[in-house]
Amino acid sequence: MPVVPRRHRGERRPPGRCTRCGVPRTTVRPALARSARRRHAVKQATPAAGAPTVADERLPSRSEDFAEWYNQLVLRAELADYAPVRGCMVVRPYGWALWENIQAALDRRFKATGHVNAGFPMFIPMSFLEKEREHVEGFSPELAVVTVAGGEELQEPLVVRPTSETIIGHMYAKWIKSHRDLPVLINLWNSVVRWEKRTKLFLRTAEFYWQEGHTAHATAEEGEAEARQMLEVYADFAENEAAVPVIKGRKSESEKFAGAVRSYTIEAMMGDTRALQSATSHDLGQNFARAFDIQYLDVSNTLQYCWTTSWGLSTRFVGAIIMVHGDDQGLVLPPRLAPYQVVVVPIYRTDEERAAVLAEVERVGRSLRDVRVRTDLRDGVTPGFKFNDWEMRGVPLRVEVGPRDVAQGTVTLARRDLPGREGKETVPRDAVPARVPELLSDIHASIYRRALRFREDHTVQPAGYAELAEAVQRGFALAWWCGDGACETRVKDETKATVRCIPFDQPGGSGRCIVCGRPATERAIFGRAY
RNA sequence: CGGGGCGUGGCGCAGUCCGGUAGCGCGCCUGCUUUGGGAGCAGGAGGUCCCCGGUUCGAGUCCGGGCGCCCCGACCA
Repeated sequence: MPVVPRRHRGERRPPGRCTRCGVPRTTVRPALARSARRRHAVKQATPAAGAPTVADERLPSRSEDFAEWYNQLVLRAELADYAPVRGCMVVRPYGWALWENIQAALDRRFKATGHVNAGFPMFIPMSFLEKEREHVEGFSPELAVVTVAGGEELQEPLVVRPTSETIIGHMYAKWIKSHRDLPVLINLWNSVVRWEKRTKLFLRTAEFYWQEGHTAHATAEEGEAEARQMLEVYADFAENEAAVPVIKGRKSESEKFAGAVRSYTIEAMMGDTRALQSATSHDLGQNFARAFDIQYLDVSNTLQYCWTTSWGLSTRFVGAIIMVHGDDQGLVLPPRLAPYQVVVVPIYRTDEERAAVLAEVERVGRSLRDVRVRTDLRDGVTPGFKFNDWEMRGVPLRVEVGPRDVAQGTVTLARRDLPGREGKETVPRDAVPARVPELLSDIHASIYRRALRFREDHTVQPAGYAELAEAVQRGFALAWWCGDGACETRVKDETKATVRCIPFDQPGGSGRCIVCGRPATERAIFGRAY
């Protein structure tokens, strides 16, 4: 069923054409809004009691209003909804199914690299946060704190975890005594709370779901290797499961995690050319080990501080999938993560047709053993409605079975990434079990290529500062950077773009900083970010 | 935190200026006809008009106070 998009009262209308008179909407200044409405009423002759508002069947187009396109899509595809608590979201079953597939793909990889899962409490003593200076400074503005429990004022306030480094540190200090205890490789699947000022479904909510890996090692090299390894795991996941091309790199000092020695990131370009940090991995050095006394005796019986890491990927990644692949029809889900990879839509008029078609639909469903298939048997909505409905929800492949197909012993396949006729083909019924996996694989490759091409088409290597300032308004700029925070700040203040990362993949050589002209040895990606 | 806007059936809104039976569209329910790209007709259900107080014979509408939400700017996975 088409869900009427929820738009809050007073929220700015998306631009487009007026549903009453067809006049293009502009962003009407509040003071003018009322008189504009009156003008329409006059034109409309007799809008007795309120002019009708046509239900928005189509999304706002991405090019017209990307932010509104995103908001409505999340709601109408039933991925999530607004919770009654400010800034919080409810992840609906369809969105959660997508998240579960993300979890499964990552968890497999974590296990394969020797990690185990555990559960840690959501409450952390306030004093723990204060043990690492940078850490508390980074998080204190956005902490949710519990001061009363069981009807009594707590002697020490409890922080709702914004991340678990501190309580992990406390426990690791208890558990680790010897080099024989190392490494410790633990991952947590949980939710954390950061009281953000401005929130947006999936991208930035007060509470979000994620995984956080926490490891402890005997040497700096091992810790660093772990942080780098997990970044590779994320990149592999992003590209091979989600078909999201990413740039692997190091964060600048200012963008670094609070308490880390070095932070790594995978950055992806969204459909509006803005960057999204899609996962991060941190080499924490000995910062947390010193703050929490995580020490071990090495082979020569000397007490040493451990080297720790942490790394995470959150439900924000769902936002990345939406914004990288989605189009004006709705979601385009990567086949390997899609809750339903195939939707079967029966088409019939008469009862006899219905019986024959449903028998065939049943057979098709059974023939696709290792594919996640959903059969849409809803009565009372037309096939056309179902087509649009499942396109909104991003199902990669649609199987249409109608009387013509039954007569010919065929089915019609329609791929989500190629709209209209172009994506349709009719195949013999017996070819379906072989053809469907092929198509799913093709779709993955095709949406990956499209996203990569888009990023490349919107990435420039500016020759000078003016060109950089121009370039970051329309995408990424890859430019020499001296590494000085002052240069970074200037770019941010003047263009709103930040250093997204210093890519691992460097062209080599050396040059002059795009901002100050001093010698530079690395190039950085500049861009506007979410 | 600053600036702006808005609270009226599930959703989108009209009604507020000028107080007098609470309305429209969509959605929902039932029935019939439909169904290869967002179906049609008929009937029906559904509302403490954000909250509290005041003015008034009478408040969705006027006055005072509160709460909430959204959008735009400074901080963040």
